[in-house]
Amino acid sequence: MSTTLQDIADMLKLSKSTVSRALSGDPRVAEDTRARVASLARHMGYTPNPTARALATRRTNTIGLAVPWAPRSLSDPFYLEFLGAAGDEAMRSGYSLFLSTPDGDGDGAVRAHAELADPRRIDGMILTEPRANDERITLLHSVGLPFVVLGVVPDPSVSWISGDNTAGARDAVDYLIALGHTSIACITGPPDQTASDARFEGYRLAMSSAGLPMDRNIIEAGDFTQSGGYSAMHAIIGPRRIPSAVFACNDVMALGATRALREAGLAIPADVSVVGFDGISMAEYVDPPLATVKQPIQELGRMAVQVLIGRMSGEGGPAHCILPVQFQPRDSVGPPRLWANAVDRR
Amino acid sequence: MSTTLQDIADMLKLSKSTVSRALSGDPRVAEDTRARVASLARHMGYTPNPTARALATRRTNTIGLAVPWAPRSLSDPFYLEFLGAAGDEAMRSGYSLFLSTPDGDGDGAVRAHAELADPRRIDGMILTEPRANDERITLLHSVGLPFVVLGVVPDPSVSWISGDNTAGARDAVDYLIALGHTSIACITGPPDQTASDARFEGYRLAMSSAGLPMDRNIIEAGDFTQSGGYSAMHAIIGPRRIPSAVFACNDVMALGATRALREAGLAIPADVSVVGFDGISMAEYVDPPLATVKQPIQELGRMAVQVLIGRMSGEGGPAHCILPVQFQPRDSVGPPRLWANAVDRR
DNA sequence: TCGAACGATACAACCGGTTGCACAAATACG
DNA sequence: CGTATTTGTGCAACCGGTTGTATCGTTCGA
Repeated sequence: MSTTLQDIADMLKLSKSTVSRALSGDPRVAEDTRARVASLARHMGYTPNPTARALATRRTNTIGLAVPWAPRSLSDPFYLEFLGAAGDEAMRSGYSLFLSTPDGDGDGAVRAHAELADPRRIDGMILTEPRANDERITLLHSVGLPFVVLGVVPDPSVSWISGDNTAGARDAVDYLIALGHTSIACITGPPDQTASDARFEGYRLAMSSAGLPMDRNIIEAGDFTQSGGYSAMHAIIGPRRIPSAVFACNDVMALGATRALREAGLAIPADVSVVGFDGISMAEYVDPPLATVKQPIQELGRMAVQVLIGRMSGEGGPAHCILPVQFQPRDSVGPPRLWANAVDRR
Repeated sequence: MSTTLQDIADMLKLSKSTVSRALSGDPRVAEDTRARVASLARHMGYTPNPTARALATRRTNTIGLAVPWAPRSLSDPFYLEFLGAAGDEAMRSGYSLFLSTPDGDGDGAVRAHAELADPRRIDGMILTEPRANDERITLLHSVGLPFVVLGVVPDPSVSWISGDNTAGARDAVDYLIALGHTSIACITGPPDQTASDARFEGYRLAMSSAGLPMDRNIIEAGDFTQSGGYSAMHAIIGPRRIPSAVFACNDVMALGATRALREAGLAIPADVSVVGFDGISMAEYVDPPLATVKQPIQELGRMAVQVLIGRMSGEGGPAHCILPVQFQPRDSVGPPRLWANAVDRR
């Protein structure tokens, strides 16, 4: 058994309340007493029992992080990096990170969250992959648990944090357009996911500002997984026209799309340019290196924790943070084959 | 506030001890009473306070999972998949997963673990990336906290679980040899990491069984990261002979090596074949698809939790589990350029 | 019919902290 | 010098469960 307040109190012939106050820096205890307590506590290697403290204070010093288990997160390095940074920051701030990977997408997920979002278990929660009308958010609101969402949420009373999806996507597509591309495919994420929607919006803005038509034949929904990107790309180049460039709403889908293109005998970037989104470190190492919109993933993780801690302390209103992202051109993009043609058309 | 035992007791004019016993299925409470308690508990949506229970029972129902923060884990999808499966299995078994990402490699890591490995906080721990004489293991032993290691540990009193590193590596290298390769480079992990050592041993066995010499010039230590694989490959093909194949001790290093080879103007697999280890899902989507030794990553995660739960319940001795792995040939491997030559030499 | 055995429940201590309040001793004040 | 105030500490309740033991009323056997 580890040492307790009572142990220290006994040795110094004090009461445990005094010891507790001494250690917490209560001004009512004498300086001399505090010093003796502190010294003995150090010598005996005293650390407070987190459970007992949690029971008494009703604060667990634990943050819940909900990462959807299937199907995306399994394959997306984005989450690992986010999670690592969040865990690091949480620990630095004296919090534990309680990881939950609720199964399923619909009702199952909501039910799972109902169990997890227990104020007796965690002080606050980080929610990922918000959907358009996310019942999990309603749930968290009704439970009264502080939370932060990774991704934009329309409800102004909700704190959220996100990379600048629309601007990033727009920059990427603008770049393609500047190179002369006019037929640019888009592989989106699941339709009701806000990150996907915002990135698609960036694509739409870039296209329309350039006066380019939106061609439904080369816009296809993926699911943020490699295989989803692969299938979507296949669907596009199957019966339809082959675009000269593809913007995928995340990196792993871009990799899936790349594979589909290769299998169709198309060279990258000679025949088709490919751009992703996220900036996972892997993107730099594939062939050809994948152009992508770099998100400050670790900063997102750290900031999510910081914002959450702010919310938990009850200070101020909800925070809405959009972190800048940066388009990173790499060898997966190049000018379209019919360069002269495209220039003429402008 | 949520409902407590006392609330239920008051409504039914019982004592909270009786309510507690009724809910825990103690045979001493009357069937009728049990039914009334159960019904009311359901109606009031009672769930026990995990903290209070933890304090009373001295079991937190929480498992700690230590994933080293830097530099590897950040970029290796292997860990995400492992972690997801472990989390899922833990939740299924009624445990929470407490994620810790201790900083640093040496003393820092040990000190960090000393804080984390607190029996008052977690019931058991999953340790990853064991080293040859890992002080963290000594520490866990001395604290008396049940734990399971992901990776082989020589100490027979330690429970561990691992993919069959040596056999997997050997299969992969055997395959290369069967294709006619004789000059096979190896990029290892950090020298004292058991997984790396075991994979290198598989390489060694395959080479020596085939009567091939071990050429120190084409054996280089990496650090299990992409950039490590990249640098190691550069170091090999710099002033030295260019091998006809490379076995990298994990997938992300294989990707880094691939990039270095490309930059040197070498084609894969025409000039150099590349094989990785782990079987991350990304490997299938790069160009060319990366041959790799597939580990049952999710099963490793699930089993780590199961074995740990077994250890925590105190039943039986330490478990040592080696899960089979499978070499998966893909387009990143092919026969060596000088095929006829190699055949002659056999 | 009486004491023993038994079944069902209540009481109370305990886990290890936090915290409101009481109380004693020391100091201030008039 | 007596009273009011400050200062430092202890007592005890509380957080919400678990669990050893006491107590109650009933039923049983002799």
